[in-house]
Amino acid sequence: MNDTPTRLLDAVDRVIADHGPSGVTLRRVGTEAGLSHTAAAHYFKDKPGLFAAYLTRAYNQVGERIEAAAASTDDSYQAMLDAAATYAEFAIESPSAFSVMQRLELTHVDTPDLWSARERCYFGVAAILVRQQEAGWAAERDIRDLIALTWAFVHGFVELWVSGPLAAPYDGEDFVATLRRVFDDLLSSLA
Amino acid sequence: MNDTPTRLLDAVDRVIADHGPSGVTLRRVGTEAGLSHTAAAHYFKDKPGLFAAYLTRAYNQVGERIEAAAASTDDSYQAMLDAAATYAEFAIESPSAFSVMQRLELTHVDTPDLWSARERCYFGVAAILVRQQEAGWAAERDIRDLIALTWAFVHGFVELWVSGPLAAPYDGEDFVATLRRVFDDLLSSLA
DNA sequence: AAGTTTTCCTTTACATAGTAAAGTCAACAT
DNA sequence: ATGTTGACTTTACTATGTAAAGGAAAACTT
Repeated sequence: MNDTPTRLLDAVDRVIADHGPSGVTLRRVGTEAGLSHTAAAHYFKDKPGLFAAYLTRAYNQVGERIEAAAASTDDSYQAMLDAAATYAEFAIESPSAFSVMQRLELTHVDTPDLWSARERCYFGVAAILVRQQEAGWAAERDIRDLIALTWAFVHGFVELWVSGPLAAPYDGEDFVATLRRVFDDLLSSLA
Repeated sequence: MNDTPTRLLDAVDRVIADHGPSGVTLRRVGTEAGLSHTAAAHYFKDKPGLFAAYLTRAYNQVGERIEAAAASTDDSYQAMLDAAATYAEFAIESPSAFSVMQRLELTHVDTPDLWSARERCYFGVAAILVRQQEAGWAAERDIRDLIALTWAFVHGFVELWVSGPLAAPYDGEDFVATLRRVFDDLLSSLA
């Protein structure tokens, strides 16, 4: 069996780690994987195709972790917090992948695999919220609003913390712990 | 006086509109501005420098609009909603600029002008929240948490709506109106 | 007024990047 | 033996970022 595509995607990880997201080059990826400078294009058609495959894998990893957070406890309120923490941890642990997630223009967005990997994350979050609401929490709210509120907040918090001035006022405080605390505040206000 | 830099930044706008953010080329920008293919590099040093200048202008525009929203009413609760709507409207009206805002890696992030333009937005938002809290709203909350909650939500909502599956469940509904409504829900839950 | 500097851009030159197209070469099928 | 497919590589071409030097005209100096 042929594991060359996987090796190429792993090479992308290393290239981003070494040269940043903009330093990703089909040629460099090929060389890093011990192949020719066109190998990546051969498998993924072109550069956006390579990024699409890379991102699909990343979204599936996030989706998997969200699902794991959901499955690990019966307390769906805790599951919400865990899912948020999971997302934040992913951003810290896999900055390469996370940085490319903010750059969908680099990819072929309409790739079905990529689309469904992103939906997997969406449905993972949605499932936890539905379960929590069925347990009586925030019963009068539109579930779409609950999803929008929580997801937008978590995503925005992580992105602004990593890239911007949001972190500064919390001088020195731990990122994941702060997110957990503020998100907990938000959730208890919504109930 | 020399307005060539401004003309170059305007050219960036048109190039993004015609060819997308990834279609921005120093050469194209030069040509679009009626100059040589190195003119943009001459004024802004290199491509990241060009983007930094472009982004600085964009952040200042947003900051200005936030400040205008704050100044237009004595009701600081309304000002919060207006500021959020303003941000969403900017994302819709200036998709070129908004799309580059998500891509700080393309720029020299450490440019002081860019940094202070971003802070201008931050302080604009913070000022409204401080005012509202001084009027007795959410008095027991940490102001930093209020800023984080509102800003992260608004930013995340806009970004996810524009780029992702958040819009789908609200099939056909108006973007700014939906944001306003959900944000209003959030704010009243926080009080 | 003549020379000098400065400002504002252009020309030239080159290394790197994406990518199309054709080639190689081994495994396999018929 | 003879295709045929799969898995890449080689070659070749065009676009792009960017360094370096040039040049023309305005501004300034004496």
